[in-house]
Amino acid sequence: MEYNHKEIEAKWQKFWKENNTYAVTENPEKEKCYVLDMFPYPSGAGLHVGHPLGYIASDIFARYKRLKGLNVLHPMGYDSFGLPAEQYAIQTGQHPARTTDQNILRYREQLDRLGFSYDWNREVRTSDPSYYKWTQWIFKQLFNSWYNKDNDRAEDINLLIKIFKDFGNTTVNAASDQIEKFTAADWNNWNLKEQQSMLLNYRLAFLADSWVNWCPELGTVLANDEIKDGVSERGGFPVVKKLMRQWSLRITAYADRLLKGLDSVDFSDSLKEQQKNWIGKSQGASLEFQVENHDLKIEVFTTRPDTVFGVSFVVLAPELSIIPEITTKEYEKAVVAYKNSTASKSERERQAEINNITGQFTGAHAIHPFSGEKIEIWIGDYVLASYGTGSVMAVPAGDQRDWEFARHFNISIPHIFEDKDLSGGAYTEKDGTLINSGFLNGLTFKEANSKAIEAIEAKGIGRGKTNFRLRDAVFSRQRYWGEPFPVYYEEEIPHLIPEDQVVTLPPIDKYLPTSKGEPPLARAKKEDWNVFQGERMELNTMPGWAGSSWYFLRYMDPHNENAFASKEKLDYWNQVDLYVGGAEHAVGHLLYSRFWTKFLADIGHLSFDEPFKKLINQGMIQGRSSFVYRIKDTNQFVSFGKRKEYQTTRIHADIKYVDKNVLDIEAFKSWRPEFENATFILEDDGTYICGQDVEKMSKSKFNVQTPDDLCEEYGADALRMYEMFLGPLTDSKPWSTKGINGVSNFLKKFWRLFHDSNGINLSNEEPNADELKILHRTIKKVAGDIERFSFNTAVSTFMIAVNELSAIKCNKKAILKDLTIILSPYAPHIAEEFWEILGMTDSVTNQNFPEVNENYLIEDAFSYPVSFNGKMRFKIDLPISLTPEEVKEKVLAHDKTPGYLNGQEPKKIIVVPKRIVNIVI
RNA sequence: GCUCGAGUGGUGGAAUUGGUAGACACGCAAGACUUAAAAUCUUGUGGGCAUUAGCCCGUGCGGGUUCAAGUCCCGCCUCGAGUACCA
Repeated sequence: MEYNHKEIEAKWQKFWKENNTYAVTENPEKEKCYVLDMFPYPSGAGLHVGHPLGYIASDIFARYKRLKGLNVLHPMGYDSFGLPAEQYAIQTGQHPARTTDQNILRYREQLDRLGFSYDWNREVRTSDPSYYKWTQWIFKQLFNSWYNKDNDRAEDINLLIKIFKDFGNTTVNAASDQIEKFTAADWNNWNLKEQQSMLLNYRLAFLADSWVNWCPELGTVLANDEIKDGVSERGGFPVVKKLMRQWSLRITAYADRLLKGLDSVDFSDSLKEQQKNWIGKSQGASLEFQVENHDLKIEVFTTRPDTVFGVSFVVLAPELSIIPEITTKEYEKAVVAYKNSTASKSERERQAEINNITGQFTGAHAIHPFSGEKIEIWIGDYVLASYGTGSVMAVPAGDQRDWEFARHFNISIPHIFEDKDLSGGAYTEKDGTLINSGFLNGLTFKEANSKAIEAIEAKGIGRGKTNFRLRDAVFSRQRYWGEPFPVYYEEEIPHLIPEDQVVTLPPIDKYLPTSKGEPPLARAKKEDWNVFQGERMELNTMPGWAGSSWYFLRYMDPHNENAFASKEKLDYWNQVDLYVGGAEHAVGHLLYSRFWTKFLADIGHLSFDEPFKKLINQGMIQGRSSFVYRIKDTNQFVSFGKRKEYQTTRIHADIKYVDKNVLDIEAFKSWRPEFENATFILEDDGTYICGQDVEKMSKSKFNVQTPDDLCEEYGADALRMYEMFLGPLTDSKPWSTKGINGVSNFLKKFWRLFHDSNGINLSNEEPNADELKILHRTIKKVAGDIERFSFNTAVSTFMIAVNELSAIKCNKKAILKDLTIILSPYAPHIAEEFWEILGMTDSVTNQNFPEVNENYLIEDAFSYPVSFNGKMRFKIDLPISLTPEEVKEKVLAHDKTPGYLNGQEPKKIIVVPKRIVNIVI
C-alpha cells in the first residue's frame, strides 16, 4: 500500500473542520500559551513559499505546546485595509471590500491546505466594522488622554482641564509641544474654541500642522517607516516634504518607556538595535542664542555642550518660520531662492545630494552666550526641521558636517582641542583636552560637559536635555480604504462621535481625490454617512498600522460587542508568548503595537505593558531567478557561456522552463508570442544554459514558487517538514526544491514501518531495549529542539530514528504510537492517519507528548576518543563506571598507545568522563 | 560611514556548556531489482599522499589563550541586514 498524501491530507483537513478540532476556550485550570503569527495583508498574488515558513514554525510550536498540556491560543486573521486593493479599485471601479474578500478566500484556501491548527472561530479582519469599531474606540481614548510626565503615564484629559482651570499650565509637566505658559485666568477667559485648540497641544491623538512626507503619486502622506530610500515602500514613488494639518499620535511621550521596555522582552539583538536607533535617544543640552538687533532667540540642541566655545556660526533648517524675520534686506533674495530650491527637492534628491554642501548666509548675526562674539546665522539643508529645534550651533572643530560647511563657505574654524590637527577634518573623539574655551580650558569631555550644562543653566539660557529622533506618528491618510475617524468638526474644531457608535465607510462614486484635492471621502454626501454630526465629518482615514497595532488583543475575545476584549480574557491570555514574523516590521508595527499596549495599560485596560514576550523573525526566502541573454536589437539568444562575445540584454526567464540552468527551448518559445521565432546560440554540447541570481521572490521576476504546486506533488506534510529542514528559522536563504524529495522519502520510509507489500503490518510485541532507546532519545531531542526553536535539527532527528527503526525492522505499536505523537506537530496529516491505523479513534492532537524515560537512555559503555597532543588517534570502548584513574590505566594499557608515545613519558593525561582522553607528550 | 549579524565539503546545513568537525539531507558515483525507465534498496563520497593498515592538511585570513578552539580573546578580509546629514 502506497502513501497517498492527497487522499490523506484532504481526509484529515475535512475531519478537523467538521470536528472543530482546533477551537480553544479560556480555561483557568490550564496554563495558557499564546502563539501568534503576524497576520498577512491579503494581496492578490496569494501566498508564496516564503510566507508559510514562519506559520509552519509557529504551528509546530503551538501543536507541541498543546500536546504538552497547555491551553494554546493560535489564531489567524487579515490586515485587510491597505493600498493595493484601493489602487485596484481606482483602476477598475471595483469596491476594495470585494477585492479584499476575494483575496482572503484565496489565502484561506492556501492556508487550509497546509494543515495549520488555527482556531478560525477567532478570525479578525481589520476592515470589518465590528473590528474597527474598536480601533476607533482606542483612538477616542487617545484623544481623551494626555501624558503626565510626573507620573510617567497617560491620564484623563478631564484631569488636565481641571488643572488648567485652577493653575493654567504653569504646574503641569506634560508631553506637549506647548512651551509658552498660560495662567488659570488666561484659560478661563478663553472661549471654547480657544480652549479646544490649546488642548490639542496635549492630547495623545491630536491635530497639528506638521511637516509630512507627501507622496503625490499615491495622493497621501506616509509615515517615516513607509519610506525606503526616499521613495514610497509601496510602489516606489517619490516623496516630498509638505506642511499639512494632520492627525498625529504622541508616541514621543512614550519614547523612554519604549526604550526601557526592550530590556524586558526577548527580541533579537538586531531588532532591539533597530528600535533603539529609531527612537534615537541622545543626551545633551539646549541653549539659546540671542539674535543681534532682534528680540528673538534661537534655541539649539547639542550633544556636545563642552564644545560651546568652538561655535563659529549657527545654522537653521530652511523651513523655519523665523528666517524671513531675521534675514537682512541685502540677503533676502538669495535666502528666498535657497529656500525654494530646497523645498522643491524630493526626499530622494536630498539624499542623493548628501555630499553636496549647500547653504545661504542670512545676513543676520547671533551673540555667543559666553564669549559675546558676533557669529553668522546661516540656513542649510543639512539641518533638519524635524529634529531637535531645527537649529544647530555649528562647531567645526568637533563635528564633521560643520567642519565641511565652514570650509566650503570659508567660515573660521576655532581650535578648541589641545594638540589636535584640524586641517583634514573635525576631531570627533571625546578624549581631547579643551583650549580656547574660557572657563572650560584644560578640562576633558566629561568634566567640561557637566560644567557647561551648569553654566548654561546658571545663566538661564538653557538646560540639560534629552532628545529623541523618534517623531510623533502621523496618523492621517488621504485614502479611502482605511478606518474612518470617529470625528466631526464644528468651527474646524474636532469632536468625537459618541462612545457607542461606529463610523463606517460611506459608499463613494470614485476612489479618487476630489477635483479640489480633498481626500476621497469628501465625495460622500451627508446622507451617505451612517453617522453625520457637526459641519462636516473627518475626511482622512487611519493608516495601515492602526488596525494592526492591537489585533493580538482582539483574538482573545473576537466577538465581544461591549469592549475590545473583556478584562477577564485579557488577563487570562495575557502577553503573546511567541510572536513570529518578518523583520521588515521592526520599527513600524512592532513599535506602534508596543506603544498602544503601554497606553491601554496606562488607562487601566491591560495588566501588562509589553505585548510580545518573545519574538522570532523568520528569514526571508529568496527566489532563484533564471536569465536568458538576448543579443541587442535581435531576436537571438546566446547561452550563458558565450554571452560575453556579444552585446546582450539580460532577461528574466520563467523558472518553470529551466531545469538545472538548462533552458527548455521549446517551452520558452511558446511562453510568449515575441519568443516564438527566436533563435538560439547554444553551448558546444548543444544546450542553452541560463544565468542565475538570487533575488527577492516576486511575480515580476518570474521566480515565484507557490506552495500549491509543492503541496500537489509532495503533500503539505512534506512541504512543512522541508521548509523546516532548510536551516535555522531565522536565516534567509534562497529557495530551492532540491532537497524536498529527501523529506518525502522520509515520510514514505515512515509509512513503510506501518506497512508491508500486503498492507498494514503491525506488531503488538513488547519493545526491546534498543527500540526503547531509539524512541526515548528521539523524544528528548525533538522536545529540546522545539523548545529552543531549532526546527531543522528536529527533522534530522526524526530521520535518524526512522532510519534506525527501519534497519531493525521495528513495526511494534508501542514504539510507533509515541513516535506518531511527537511527529504530529511537524506532519499532522500523516500522523492522524497513523493514529487511526494504530486503532485509535480520537485525534492525535488531543494526546499527551510522551515523557522521556531516562532509564532507557543509560549507557553502560562509552567509546572514548583518545587524543595525543590534541590529535584524535583511536577510540577505546570503556565502561562508564570507570573512574578517571581507571580510564587512564586502560588507555595506557591499550596496544596502540605505545606507538604514539614513541618511547616518551606522557607529561599529562586529561580524562574528561564521557567525553575525551587527551595525552600530552 | 555607523550599528548588528554571518563566513564550515560540490549544495542546504549539524556540532546545545571549549572536548571525536562535517550529523541529517541533497547531489554525485558504483552496484542490486527491471526488457527498460521510474520508484526502492545497498555501498562509497572534505582535500591530498598512500590505496592494506596509515600519514598530512582542513571550519574566511593572521596572531593569541588552552591539555584541547568551528566555539573564547586581539587584529584584518568578505558577505548580508538595518540605517543614513539626528547636531
